[in-house]
This record gives sequence, C-alpha cells and structure tokens, in this order.
Amino acid sequence: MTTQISIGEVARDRMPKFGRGVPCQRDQHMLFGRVELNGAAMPFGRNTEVYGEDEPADYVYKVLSGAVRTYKVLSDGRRQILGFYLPGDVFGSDPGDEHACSAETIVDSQILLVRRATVLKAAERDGEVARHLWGLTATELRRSHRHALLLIKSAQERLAAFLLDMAERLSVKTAIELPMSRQDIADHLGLTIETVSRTLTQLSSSSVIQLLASRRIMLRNRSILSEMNS
Amino acid sequence: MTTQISIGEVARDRMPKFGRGVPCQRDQHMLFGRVELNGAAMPFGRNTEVYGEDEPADYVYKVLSGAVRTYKVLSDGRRQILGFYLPGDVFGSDPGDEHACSAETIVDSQILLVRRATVLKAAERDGEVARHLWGLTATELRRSHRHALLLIKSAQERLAAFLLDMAERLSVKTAIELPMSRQDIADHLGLTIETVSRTLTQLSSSSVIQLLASRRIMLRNRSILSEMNS
DNA sequence: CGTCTTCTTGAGCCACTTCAAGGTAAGTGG
DNA sequence: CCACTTACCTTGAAGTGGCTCAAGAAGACG
Repeated sequence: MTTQISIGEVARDRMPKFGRGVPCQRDQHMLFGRVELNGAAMPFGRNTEVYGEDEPADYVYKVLSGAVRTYKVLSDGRRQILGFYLPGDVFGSDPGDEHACSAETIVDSQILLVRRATVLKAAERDGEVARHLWGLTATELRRSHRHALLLIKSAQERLAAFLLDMAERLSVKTAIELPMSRQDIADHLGLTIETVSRTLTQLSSSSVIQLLASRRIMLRNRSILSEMNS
Repeated sequence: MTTQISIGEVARDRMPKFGRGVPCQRDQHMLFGRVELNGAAMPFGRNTEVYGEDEPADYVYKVLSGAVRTYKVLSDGRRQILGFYLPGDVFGSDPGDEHACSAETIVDSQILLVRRATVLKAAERDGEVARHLWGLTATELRRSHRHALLLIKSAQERLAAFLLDMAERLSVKTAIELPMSRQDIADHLGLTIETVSRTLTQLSSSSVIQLLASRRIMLRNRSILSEMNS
C-alpha cells in the first residue's frame, strides 16, 4: 500500500526561511523499511530550525542529505546537543504530541517530511510499521545511553568515542568530513570549544589522528582510539 | 482479554540467589494500563542482579516495592547508573533480544516479571499494547535526555535536580527516604561520592535541605532547588 | 583587500577529584 | 549489654583536568 501525502501548511510556511523558489516536491523516498510511506523532500538552509522544543509534532523527518542536530538549552544558555543525524537517519519520530527537543540543520540539507498522522495511521493498520517506530525510539534510547556513558569520561576519551562514531556512521573511506563546528562538538560532548580544539591537537601530535583541515580528519590509529573508548 | 502466564525456568533459577523458600506466586498485578497482562511477583534481596547487559531479554519487569538501578560499566570499572526505578516503574521493556544494560535491586524488592514473548504477542494483537510499549521506551528516552542535560551541570545543580526528581517520584509528604547509597547517587550524577556528600552538606548549611539522617532528606526550600535546576 | 566567522593557542584559575583519615550506624557474637 | 566488625558517610588537604579569559591565526566570502 502506498500512501501519497501532501506536505501541508506548516511545512510550506518554512519555505521562505531559506529563500528557494522551488516548490516542495513529492518524492519517492520511503521513510523506512519495505513499507511505503512516501513523503515530501524539502531543502533547508544551514543552521535552520526544523522544529522547536514543545512545538506540536506534525511530522516525522528523515535526512536525505546534509546533517541535523537535536538539542536542548538551559535557561542560562548552555546547550546540550543530544544527537547528530546524518543521511539515512530518521529523527523527530517519538510518540507524544510535542517535540521533546529542538532540531536544526547544520549544513544545507534535504529533509524528507512525512505526516505523523499518516505514519500513526499506518502503524495502526500494520504491526510492522508499529514495531519499526518502536525500534526507532529504542535505537535512540541506546544511543542516548551510550551518550550518557560518554559524558563521564575524560576529554580525550570523549573525542575518541566521537571520532570513531562519526567514522562509522559516515562509512568513511579515507578521512572524515565533519559537517559540524567545534562548538557543536563541544556542546555534544559536554566540553568547551577550547578543550575540543586542544584535545584534537594533542591527538594529532601523538599521530593518532591527522588534521587535514579543521573539519577533515583522518584516523591514523583506530586501535588506540578504540582503547580510549573503554 | 486476560493472559495467564507462567514464569518459566529462567526466573525460577534466580530463586536460590536470595534464599527464600516461598515459591513464586502468580499475581493479579498488571503490567500497565487497562490491558491485563498478569505476571509473577518475585522477591529479590538487596543488591541482587535482575539481569545483566547482553543477556537474553526474556522478561519485562515492574517494580512492585523496593528500588532498582540500571547501569553500564566501563572496562576500568567506572559505572554510570542510567536510571533508578521505583514502585510502579517498568524497566527492561526495550525491544531487542538482549538487554542494553544491567539491572540490580538496591534494597529488598518485589518485582513483577512478565514474559516478553507474551507481551509482544499481545502487542501484535492489540494496537493499544503496542502503543503503550512504544510509550514506555519514549518515556525512557525523554528521561535519558534530561539525564544528559544534567550531566553538563555543576555538582550543586545535579544534586538539586536529583533531589527534586526523587521528591516528585516518591510523591513525598515530609522527607525523602532515599533507597540508594551515596555511591549510587554519585554514579548516577557523574560525580564522586565525596563531592555528593560535600554538596549535600553545603545545601544543608544553606538551609535549602535538612539532613535528618544520611538517607532521609527534607527539602526546605524547593524554589531555590528549582532555580538551580535551570 | 577587508570583514566575519571559525579555530587555535596561551596563561591563570577553579570546581571537582584524589588521597587519607576519622566518624557513625547497624549487625554479630560473646 | 558490650566489644568487635563491617559498611557507609563525612571531612580535610592537596592535586589536576578542564574552564575562563584573552589574543591571534586561518579560512570563507563579498
């Protein structure tokens, strides 16, 4: 069963934000698995909000290209980046009528939007969809647990874990091409931008990594990195 | 629809661990909601493993009385307590054939065990059960996100958040009766036992709390605690 | 070429850790 | 009931890893 959906008003409202004249196009991309839940692909400029915390959750999102960060901010401005989402990753899929955190693009991105109501209705009919949704949340939970473990480690260990994770998820051939800034990394790892920079320099000095450019990093000794990662 | 289940061999194996001669009894407690998924109540002694990381996940658990901690340990022994579970809380409910973390009782506890296969079968038939299971994982995820936010705060802020959370969950009348040790609190908040102790002493000195006994704490000024909690 | 953003590096500081000692409470055996 | 043990908690003193503040370097872009 194929469900054709329109992206609706809320999504259309975002269009001006990144000044593209191109209308949103229906797309053959599927949300997940073998179940056909088509959505609309939308271009988002860099550093553009996809949704805010406590906003009504009308869509489920999938990164087609680019990168997204989800985060929460404390009253005094400290920010915790809960996760990074790369091409293929689904985000904003939790049940609940409101989003539990905010989401922004990091770089220019293509995001697939699928109406939540459509997804939920499909889950109602099809147990496999329901299980898949549950699985998505469970994957998020396991990631969040690993993240909590990370936050009790030293700066070096945090960076090691981060780099290995990114290398794996970007299925890197030669060097990692990080989409995010040092500030993003810092806010994800619970460090300051200075400590991130210094630690990368240290890892570079000890030839564990090589800094080709500030955001292009080559892992030269993964076993040492893995060792650091507990 | 009521599903009567037996607790099976794996559960029975645990009996000797806490040396009770009483056989496990079928119980009228329900796992959750209006759906009747009965299980077997089992007594566990304090500091007893309920399940270990990577063990096959055969059951879903609910705390009837007592308290449980879930945790992960790093190779060097550092431990991160991911969550505390109090009476009424369900744990070990994630999909996946293996548990993502370990679980132990903190004090003598009554735990309700429900066969996972039974729960999953019920979810297959009944969309509401499926949604409820998804909801449980989602609640865990939101809690984990809050926990990550907590781990970037100062020691005072972490303790404030912890105390408020406990007070709320224990639906406290006068003073909190903490089931867990300072070490448990430290491992949950990403601090050392000494820092936890010192910080509580500080909060006590400034009359924000009152230490009636080491594990009996009265919150004297919740608004200040809330302020600390961002 | 200048401007803006992002990243790096240095120096000093501070919150939390580490190491060490002592105190308190509960249980156990005499 | 008391001496002894054990587990748990508190407190002190010194050390340190990461933070803060500050300045400069390296890119990106018009």
